[in-house]
Amino acid sequence: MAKRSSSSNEVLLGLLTIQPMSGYDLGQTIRESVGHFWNESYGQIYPNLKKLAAGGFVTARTERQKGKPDRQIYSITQKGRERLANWLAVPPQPEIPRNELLLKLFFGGQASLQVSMEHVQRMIETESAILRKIEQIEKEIDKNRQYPDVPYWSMAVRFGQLELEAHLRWAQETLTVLNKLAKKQQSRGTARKERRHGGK
Amino acid sequence: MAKRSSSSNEVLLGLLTIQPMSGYDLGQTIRESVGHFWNESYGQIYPNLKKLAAGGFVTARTERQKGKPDRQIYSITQKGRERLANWLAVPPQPEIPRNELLLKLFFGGQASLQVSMEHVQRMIETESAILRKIEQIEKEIDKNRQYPDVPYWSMAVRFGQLELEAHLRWAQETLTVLNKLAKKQQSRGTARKERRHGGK
DNA sequence: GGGTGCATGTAATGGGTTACATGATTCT
DNA sequence: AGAATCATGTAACCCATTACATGCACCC
Repeated sequence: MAKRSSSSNEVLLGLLTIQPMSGYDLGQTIRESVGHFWNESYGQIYPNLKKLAAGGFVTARTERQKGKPDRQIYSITQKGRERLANWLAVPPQPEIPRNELLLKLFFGGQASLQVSMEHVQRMIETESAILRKIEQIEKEIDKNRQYPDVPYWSMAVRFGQLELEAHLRWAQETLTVLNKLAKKQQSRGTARKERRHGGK
Repeated sequence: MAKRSSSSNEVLLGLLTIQPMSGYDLGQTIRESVGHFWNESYGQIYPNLKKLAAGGFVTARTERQKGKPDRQIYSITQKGRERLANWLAVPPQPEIPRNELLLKLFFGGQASLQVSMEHVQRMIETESAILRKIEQIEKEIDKNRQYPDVPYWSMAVRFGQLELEAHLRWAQETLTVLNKLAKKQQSRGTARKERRHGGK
């Protein structure tokens, strides 16, 4: 069984080393910091926080607010830090990739060239947007230079940059190839038509 | 509900357009062709083939073998091709990334520099191996130039190449940064020691 | 008046891996 | 003799997302 024992709990512990936070805060922080290489849904965050609290890895304190609902503020404990350190020392599992775009492109021969080109085009747009967002994050990190973990955050950002740039280079290259295929198909099409209709 | 309606069925359909195959063959083929961007386990392949057969997207024919167990050979039907084409036309869903290495590096401040460096080092080794395998696949594709889908396969391979190269560049760069951090930490360590012991 | 943000939580649902079961053959 | 490959299949389990539920405040 064992399986992945997935890192969902450890992201929470890790972020709580920066400062105590509520489940809601954690959700926000995940999206804004590690969002481009790690996601968690609230349906995962809230139950996991309860489990972590039950195990003594975090402690909860209720903060009452006027108007808004109460907040549960979680802090990491010594035991939690130890668990985090243990997890950090374990070599990361090799990723099981699932890239739907590549899959659709791989079977591109079963669709029209138009379809494949649109997919790549759309990819360029979404990934460019992410790249811009990451560069935004980079600036944000630079502003908060007081935190000692900044070098590590920068490494993660840098990864995103280099990877996305590679993706975009590939996408441009691929569009060129698809265009050439389209021209070939077109010329074959007219050639056939000309033959059928007795040429010009 | 709807959810991802995941592409597990469509990979099977897609590969069956190349030629009729058994569930076992499909497993092999997936690993050897789309393996670096798409995975399927047998626990997924066999039940899905049955469902596809029940829906009329593929047909099964039993092939008896001496010594070895019977093989169920599946062929794609016209209905299956239509389903594949429909799926191909749908814009691929943006990936929900989960990169455990990056996560561990992001929280690197909670562990020793040694740990982070080992993770990156190990990544260089595994990704280099994958890169070599992909270059092998490239040659394999070049040999089978008779298939009309070769250009599409090449695009997928090229993606893997560019991405992995970017990863490796990042890893080298990151090792350098980690080394510098280690030196800084060391000099601070000796400085403190010298102060404590009255300096030289 | 209606949408969005704050804030927490549970239930349903589904996707997917791992482990188990079976059994003959071939390679080392 | 034992491991690996061929070959198919099922059951257990778990991870995770989505949907639903609730309710106040603030802004347009």
